[in-house]
Amino acid sequence: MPTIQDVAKAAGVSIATVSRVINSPATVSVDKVKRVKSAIDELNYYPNSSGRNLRRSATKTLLMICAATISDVLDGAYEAAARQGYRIVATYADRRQLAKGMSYFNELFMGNVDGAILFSALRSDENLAKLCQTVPIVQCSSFLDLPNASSVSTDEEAAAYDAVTHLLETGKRRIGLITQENLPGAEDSYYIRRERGYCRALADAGIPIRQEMIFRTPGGVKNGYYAGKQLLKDKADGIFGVQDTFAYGALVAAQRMGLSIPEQVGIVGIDNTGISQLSDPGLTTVQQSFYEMGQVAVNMLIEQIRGEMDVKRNVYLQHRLLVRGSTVRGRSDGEEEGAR
Amino acid sequence: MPTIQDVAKAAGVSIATVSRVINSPATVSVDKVKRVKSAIDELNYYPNSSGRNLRRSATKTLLMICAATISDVLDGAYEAAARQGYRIVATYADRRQLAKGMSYFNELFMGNVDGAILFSALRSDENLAKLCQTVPIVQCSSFLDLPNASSVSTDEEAAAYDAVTHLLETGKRRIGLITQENLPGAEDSYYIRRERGYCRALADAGIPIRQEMIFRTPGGVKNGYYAGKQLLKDKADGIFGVQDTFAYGALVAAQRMGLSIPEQVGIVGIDNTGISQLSDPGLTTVQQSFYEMGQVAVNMLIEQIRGEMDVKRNVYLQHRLLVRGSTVRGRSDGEEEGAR
DNA sequence: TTGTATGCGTTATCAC
DNA sequence: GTGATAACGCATACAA
Repeated sequence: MPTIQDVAKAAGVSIATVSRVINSPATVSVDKVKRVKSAIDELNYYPNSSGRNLRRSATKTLLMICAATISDVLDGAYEAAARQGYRIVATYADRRQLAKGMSYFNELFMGNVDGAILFSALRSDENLAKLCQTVPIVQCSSFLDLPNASSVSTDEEAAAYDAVTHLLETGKRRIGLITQENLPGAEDSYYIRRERGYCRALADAGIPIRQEMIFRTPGGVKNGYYAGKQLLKDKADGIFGVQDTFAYGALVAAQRMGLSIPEQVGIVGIDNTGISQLSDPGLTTVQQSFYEMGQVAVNMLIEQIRGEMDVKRNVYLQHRLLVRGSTVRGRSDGEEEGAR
Repeated sequence: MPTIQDVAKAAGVSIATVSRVINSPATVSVDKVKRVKSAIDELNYYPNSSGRNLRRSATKTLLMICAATISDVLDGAYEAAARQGYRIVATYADRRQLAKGMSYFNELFMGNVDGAILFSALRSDENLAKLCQTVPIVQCSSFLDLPNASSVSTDEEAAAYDAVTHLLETGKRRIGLITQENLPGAEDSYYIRRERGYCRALADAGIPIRQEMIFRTPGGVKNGYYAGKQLLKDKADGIFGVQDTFAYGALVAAQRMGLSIPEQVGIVGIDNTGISQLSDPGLTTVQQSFYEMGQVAVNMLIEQIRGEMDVKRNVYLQHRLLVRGSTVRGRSDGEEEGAR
């Protein structure tokens, strides 16, 4: 790879001049600019990032550590980062690496990025607190409540609350829950918060929570199908699934049992995944603001890098209930129903 | 951020000793190792990547430039990279950036990564040829035939050929094609290669290609539905969709028209996406070896970085026809049927 | 406007 | 076994 030295020699100038042509061309005479530029072109030269970052002690790079594939969030993050002259690189961390206590980050990226966004990449971990002292961090989606780490996420409990309340408003009273069976080490996972929302909605409506109406199962459409079948046999007139896949499975179960949707049974999912738009009738669901989540996370992170953010913030973004035919007859296009 | 200087001072040794403790502890006396290690711990020190990379002129980092979300490929790439002590960072390039001729890569990552994998991230581009001279590149999925750039991909034409041949083998003769309408600037896209496979399979079976049996449409399940309806009105007894979404839409259309599947109409998709497993009956489809694609790409790239690869290679991975109920009665679990 | 010289943090070579 | 020190490629303060 050619270096700034090679360019300087080829153009017959000093390396300082080459550097100026790259970073502040206005301060260099026109003919030298031209000579240097053609030398750069000739040699196919590009500044070495390590050298530049070392000298600048900044990388203009943000790291996104993901525990899941999250293209909407990434899209938003890219957009916001590009606007401020930052770039984003993403990496995926599996549970073992996360369990190693974010040393993952330290060993690999220290000094190579200006800050990091952690997407659903957290387990309770004392090392994280330490990490937050040394490098700007924003938590995304799920997060731990640490003194130094901001977060941006959806209020999962409120989202589930709204979903179940919608079922109640359509007159349902025996509302079943299909939820993820417990995963070890996930004390505060999304599905637990969604479960809390379900319980609170019933409680606020004065309806007792029956354990036999709560079905815990591994993930997937098929398990949703079996769970739904069971709940419907138990005379459920409404079902809330903590994932769209669960709700979709339950919807198929209701149809095969010959029940009319939404009259005999109303069904609500959450996340507005592709599957919720496939069914007929469409699946009522809750949409999170993922694109915006990426944007906000990046903006908060850059603020923090610039030292403009004094205190930590925990931001909750709006969610939207999308009402479709699985709860209201005729509503098959997911018109907006409410935001929070 | 603490530096090696800080550690040296804290431990009362030279920076050289600190470096040795990090990189070759065996050459340092035990008590100094202990002192240095505790200083490192104390200060929460991690080597700065820019400094290290600059000095080593290597980063042990591979870049993956993606034009789409491709978690299986990424998973395979991560696994293979980790095994050889490399890490992977991913970035997403939209069409505009790609059109800028990979200057994207140069401006952002030169000297920050040892090589790059381009996933479906290519358009015809003379700059790519230039880039391949200066940095190791492996193309993935779709690729251009360049003198210096290897590739790993699926033989899309053969995959489509096998899919259509399977329909022929089940006795179908009026086989319709649902394909993507032309996107400007995509001369050699996957759907065009799949279309070629469709035509070749019919030709080899001595069946003339009828333009009215080829339906071009924008993407999405709904468009597949409309296309399928049209083809079925035209008495198609088989349908091949260049995406699973098309085939799924066609399957729903056939069901709503009261046609029996697979007796009256057989349907095949491609890619084995989640949607192909949702339908009832299951959708016969073709599965690509995406995980392996990531692995092979990484291994080839590292070979190239090490200078062990003398000539460029174009590798094609096996694909598999998964036969489900949409073409053979009773086969709803996608048993393997053939590989290539 | 231009060139010289310094230092960013690290590893490795060389003496001791 | 250990410590100075040079060098990696670059941006910039300073001198000219």
